[in-house]
Amino acid sequence: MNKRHTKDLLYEEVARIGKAVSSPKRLELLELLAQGEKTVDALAAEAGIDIKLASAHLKVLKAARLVEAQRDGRFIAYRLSGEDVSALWVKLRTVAEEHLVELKVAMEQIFAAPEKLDAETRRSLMDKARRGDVVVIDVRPSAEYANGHLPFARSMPLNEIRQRIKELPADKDIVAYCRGPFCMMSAEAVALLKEHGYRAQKIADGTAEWQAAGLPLAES
Amino acid sequence: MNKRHTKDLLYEEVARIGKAVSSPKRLELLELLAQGEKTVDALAAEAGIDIKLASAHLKVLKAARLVEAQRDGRFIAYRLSGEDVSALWVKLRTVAEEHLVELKVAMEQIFAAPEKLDAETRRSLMDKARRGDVVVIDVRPSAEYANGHLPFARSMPLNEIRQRIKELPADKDIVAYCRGPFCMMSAEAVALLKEHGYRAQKIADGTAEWQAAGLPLAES
DNA sequence: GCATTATTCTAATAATCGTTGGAATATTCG
DNA sequence: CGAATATTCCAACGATTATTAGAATAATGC
Repeated sequence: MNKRHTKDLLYEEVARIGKAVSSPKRLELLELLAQGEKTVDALAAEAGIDIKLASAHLKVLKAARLVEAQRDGRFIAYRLSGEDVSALWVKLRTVAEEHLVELKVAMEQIFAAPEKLDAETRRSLMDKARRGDVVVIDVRPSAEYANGHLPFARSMPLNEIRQRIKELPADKDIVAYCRGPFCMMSAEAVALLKEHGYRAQKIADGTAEWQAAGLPLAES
Repeated sequence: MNKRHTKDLLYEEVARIGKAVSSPKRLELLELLAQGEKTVDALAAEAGIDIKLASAHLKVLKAARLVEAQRDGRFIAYRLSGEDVSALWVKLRTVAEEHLVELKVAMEQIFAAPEKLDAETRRSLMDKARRGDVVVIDVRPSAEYANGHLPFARSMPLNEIRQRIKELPADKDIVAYCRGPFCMMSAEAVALLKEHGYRAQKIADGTAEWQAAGLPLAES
């Protein structure tokens, strides 16, 4: 019946989510999981941390119900427990980009040109891709592409580009994307393509950003 | 040039926002500030904590650039540093409501009927309010109403309802709202109105939820 | 059933955080 | 200028948290 006490309980529950997203490593894990289901092993490797530590962080995320685990034979696969979780990650990152000058500066130094998209740009990119005026390539590992990708995008994983570069039309603009604004794969892909004489550019969006903007993904 | 290191920096910056929202008290302060500018003093009183503690928490929020402070004579007023901050609060709370069973249960116990609104319901409520079929009342303190409120809503602060109850039409449905789903003022208002024979109900939305749903607020 | 591999659990340490009390600062009012 | 008020700074305590190492669990393949 104590009003103060019940209120405290409510905010404490929400703070469980806040605590879960208060660690850089956990945020990185969330972003990786936004690309699709992954094993502890794969997550630890990609995040550059010990498996034990990854497991501990995943446990925290699981306690906050942001991720779910499922045993699949010898491995345990983790996945986000809903689309809203990846939307939360996008929101957090967007607020950080908007308000933290340090982050803005860091990103400008790393990625020469910021390639933020607005609703209009996203739509027109899709139109051009549909008509075949540009070729949109998804440079993430193919399993992530299979889990969901931008409409009209074709899979061209970063580590296969060198071998498969001939598959790309030399007379069209190429637009590369990867896991999101923090991911460096699309920038590397663009550099590689330009070296070979292609007209290429990257966009900051990954599938999570695309979806958070209310646009549909394609599967298979 | 070390890829791992630069990535760590980026996630660390976002985690600054995460850390800022990892404390229940800070979340409560954010929700209060979403209702408009307030002094340390007022914030501490409403959140039920010591002024010193409130000041310390505000300092953390300020370091994360989620709030701004401005001296106004003898007082220092704090406010959110952008609309996206209150949208972040709404998103965090929404994810918590969606995934944390404990929170769902707690809210069902406190607020008998959940009054979640969808886009359709919000629109139709506005239509009815515009036509005068229902009377929407904002039961927050009048300063918060002045800072922004639902369109067609009139101000009727909880602690003035008893005196001013005659101002309300007895033959129309009354819809009360307050600061959001965690706020108990609208529930109290409804109880009071029903006691006096009015047909009244509450909605969970506050201005932050309304705005986060992409709908406009009214000012003055 | 035994060795192997993937993952989690336990324990321990150092670092960080929330909270409180007391002193210090800044502004207004007389 | 001096008193009063609002707010912050500083120091200190106990409570969490991140991280690492080592032991334990669970499923697989021979």
